[in-house]
Amino acid sequence: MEINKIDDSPGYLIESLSRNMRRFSAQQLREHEIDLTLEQVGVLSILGEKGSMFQNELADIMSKDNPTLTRILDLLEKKLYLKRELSPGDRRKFLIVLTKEGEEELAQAVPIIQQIRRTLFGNISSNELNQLLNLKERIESNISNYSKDVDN
Amino acid sequence: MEINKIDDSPGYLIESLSRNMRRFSAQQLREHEIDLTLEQVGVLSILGEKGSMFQNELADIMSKDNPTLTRILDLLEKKLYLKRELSPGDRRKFLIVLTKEGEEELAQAVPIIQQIRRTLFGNISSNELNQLLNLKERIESNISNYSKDVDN
DNA sequence: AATTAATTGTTAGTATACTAATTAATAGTA
DNA sequence: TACTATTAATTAGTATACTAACAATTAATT
Repeated sequence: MEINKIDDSPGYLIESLSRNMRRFSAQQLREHEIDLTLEQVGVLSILGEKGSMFQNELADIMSKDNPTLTRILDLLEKKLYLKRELSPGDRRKFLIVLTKEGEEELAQAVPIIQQIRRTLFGNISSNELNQLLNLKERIESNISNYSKDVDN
Repeated sequence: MEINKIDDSPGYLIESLSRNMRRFSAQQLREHEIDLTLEQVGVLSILGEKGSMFQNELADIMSKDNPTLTRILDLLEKKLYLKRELSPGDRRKFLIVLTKEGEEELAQAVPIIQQIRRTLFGNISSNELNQLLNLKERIESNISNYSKDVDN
């Protein structure tokens, strides 16, 4: 197959890997009747560690922008898996609280997520994963250095 | 910063790297007044190599599903950067043809794309990129082997 | 030849990701 | 205090990615 000069780039490679993993993971969740998207699992599992968290902290940890997180939380709140509680100290903020129902749904999702991860990465060595992490950090510092250099 | 067990995974790592690169690339295109998304650049540049191509071939090369590609092509056709022509041999198919305007827009985008790629990957060795490609192929074969094993 | 399969592409609906604009509340400053 | 700036979150609008359902055409089978 002929390779295109523009599109055979590391960017497309990473993007398409990311999409393929997403598609597989979403299929697995669906086949196991977990009615959650990957992002929703992400939110619930982070909440599962701490029980509750401010919305802006959540956005930080997941590196989601505010509108995106707002909508993910809307859906999870509608499913009754979490509640937004006004923070008394700062009334701009919301405390996001995992409900009992959310905890139960999370408990069902966790083994599926672990199975997905074993399938995808079970034969990838921790050395390789460290190299991947290193690559990510270098690319991301290329981005931030560039932005600094042009005084943006 | 505390690390969450579920979300500090290779999947999230790759996904967030992919998103960060996308965001940077989209910003660069915008700052250089290129009125194209990354996907639109991808379509135009593939067409630029060959001049025209069947829609299903395009979907294959870009690994986009049909609805997604349909909508990307809709937008590019509305901008007059390409045309859909009925294939006389098989009337289910469309031949996607780059227009003169599309060629001109592509010519403006190419140097920006090359600059973006240099910024992101200029200091990444080809050895590292090969390792990344290898990692991608192994993860993707983990996916297809799994699907085979469960007779899906 | 007639029926069934598969292929190609579209439409509709939902979720995520982003920008831009807005609201509300808090912080900082003249 | 009053004015300005910043922060937190939402809303609106657009693009991509996916599923499901569909229409049209072609291929395969009986």
